[in-house]
Amino acid sequence: MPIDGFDARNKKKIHQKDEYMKRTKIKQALNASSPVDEIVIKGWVRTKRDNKGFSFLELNDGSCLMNIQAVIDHTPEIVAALERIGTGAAVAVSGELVASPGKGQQWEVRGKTLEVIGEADQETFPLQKKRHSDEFLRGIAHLRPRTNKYGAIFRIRSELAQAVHKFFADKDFFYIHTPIITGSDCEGAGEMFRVTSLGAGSQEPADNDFFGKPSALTVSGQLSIEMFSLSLGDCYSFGPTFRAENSNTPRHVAEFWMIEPEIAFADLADDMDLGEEMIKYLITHILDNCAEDVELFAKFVDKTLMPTLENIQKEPFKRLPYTEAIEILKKTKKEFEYPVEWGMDLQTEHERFLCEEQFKKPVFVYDYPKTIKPFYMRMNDDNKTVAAMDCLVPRIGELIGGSQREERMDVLTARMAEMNLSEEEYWWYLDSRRYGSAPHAGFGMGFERMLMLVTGVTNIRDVMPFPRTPKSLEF
RNA sequence: UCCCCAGUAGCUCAGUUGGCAGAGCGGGUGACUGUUAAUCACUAGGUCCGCGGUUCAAGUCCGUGCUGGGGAGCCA
Repeated sequence: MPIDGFDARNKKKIHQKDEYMKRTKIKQALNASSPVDEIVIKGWVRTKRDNKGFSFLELNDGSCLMNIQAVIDHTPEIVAALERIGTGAAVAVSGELVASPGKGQQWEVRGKTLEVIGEADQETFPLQKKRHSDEFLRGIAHLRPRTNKYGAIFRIRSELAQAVHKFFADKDFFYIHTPIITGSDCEGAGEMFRVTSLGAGSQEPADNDFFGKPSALTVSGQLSIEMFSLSLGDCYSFGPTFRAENSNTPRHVAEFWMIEPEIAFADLADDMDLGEEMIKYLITHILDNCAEDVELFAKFVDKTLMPTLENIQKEPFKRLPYTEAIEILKKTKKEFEYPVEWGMDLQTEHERFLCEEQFKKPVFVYDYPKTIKPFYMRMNDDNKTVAAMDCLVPRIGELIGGSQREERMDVLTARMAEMNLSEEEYWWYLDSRRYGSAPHAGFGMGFERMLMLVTGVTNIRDVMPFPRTPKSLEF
């Protein structure tokens, strides 16, 4: 049977090859070095311009930002097809690729045949040949990737994800798939979405639920990745993360992707080195590999994008102990809504002042008071601060949050006791400190926030295919 | 969750002191032999977010709900 199945597939493939010419992606066609006698382009019509005797079609297939122009002479068949075609229709054009006599493009397709693959009713198709507001496009998230801007965002998003893996692979990190469903009730990074297989409104105890205990969607893979860092060495996880916080800001969503490296035999300085190197690498990679798409954002979305990115690329990041940050904030003439004093968490206005006005570049603030940080961060010798760090970036705010982890069993359990956490719940986490414990550190980077930084897009909902936010789950 | 702002044609928005619902773009029809968000002419298109109230009269004023945006908190 498996042999038959293989043969059947193989035959079908050959059959298809005989019958249809394979389509050429527009990106490839536009990069041609010489004319092509026979070419098939399949894509969506961006605009149709009719003249007496012939028409222009601009086609986009998503492979790149640019459209390809097809010129088609009118025949009765072509006119019949053209009448069914408007902005948004899916079509196939076959013909030859020739140097364009018109201005504005190097190549164009001189079309011989035109096939309507899918019509788009002009009365109801919502995308028009003009600029739409981001707010409007959020309401048609299923169609917005057909626009220039959103096509560019999602091509860059794909490339950025690949770059993350390449960065770590080149450094011999291992990619670990940490679980999405978790039983740790107290990962401590925010409100969690409950997972259950019991019926809606069920009063049954968690003992009767699928896992026999309460379960939820992960808010962080950190505790899991630590176990692998203390086994395979340098590791990272990169996957979806869920927060049930009722946050309504342009920087928060309920479902997002987080990159969480964890490095073994490493301290907080190593952790900051890694974060800085990674941010610089990702920016360089996108500038090198998505130049055309990035240019769109530099032109139309954020005029300061290129200088901002170049500045991040070449300037060493500022590293600032929390205590010094407080002194700077106290000394400055600028007035803040929230009064500044040692022991408080930095407010958005303080973070923005530090990276946008004081230093004008990314800033690592580190060694925060222990009272505002979770139990697993390593206690410093002053017994007042922990080895935590946040990387603050102009316009985005917190792009990275991380720490050196507390590897000393006695200090860790003392901290847990202080914070009323049960050792039993964390038995497996504590085992890593009980057996062969070693210094290690890591951080979480918001993938979408990185994407916002690279594109200049100011709302996180616009860099996600289908964003999940409070009261919004249409798509 | 709190504070502020907005909701009028498919889209972007104007609408004066409460007095007949408007523009540009898009759509449709026609013209044009190389266009570039083509151009030109003509044309259709409205639950003024929902509910309640004030008033002779409400898109406009008041109350309330919903949705969206900005800011804050939480954080990535």
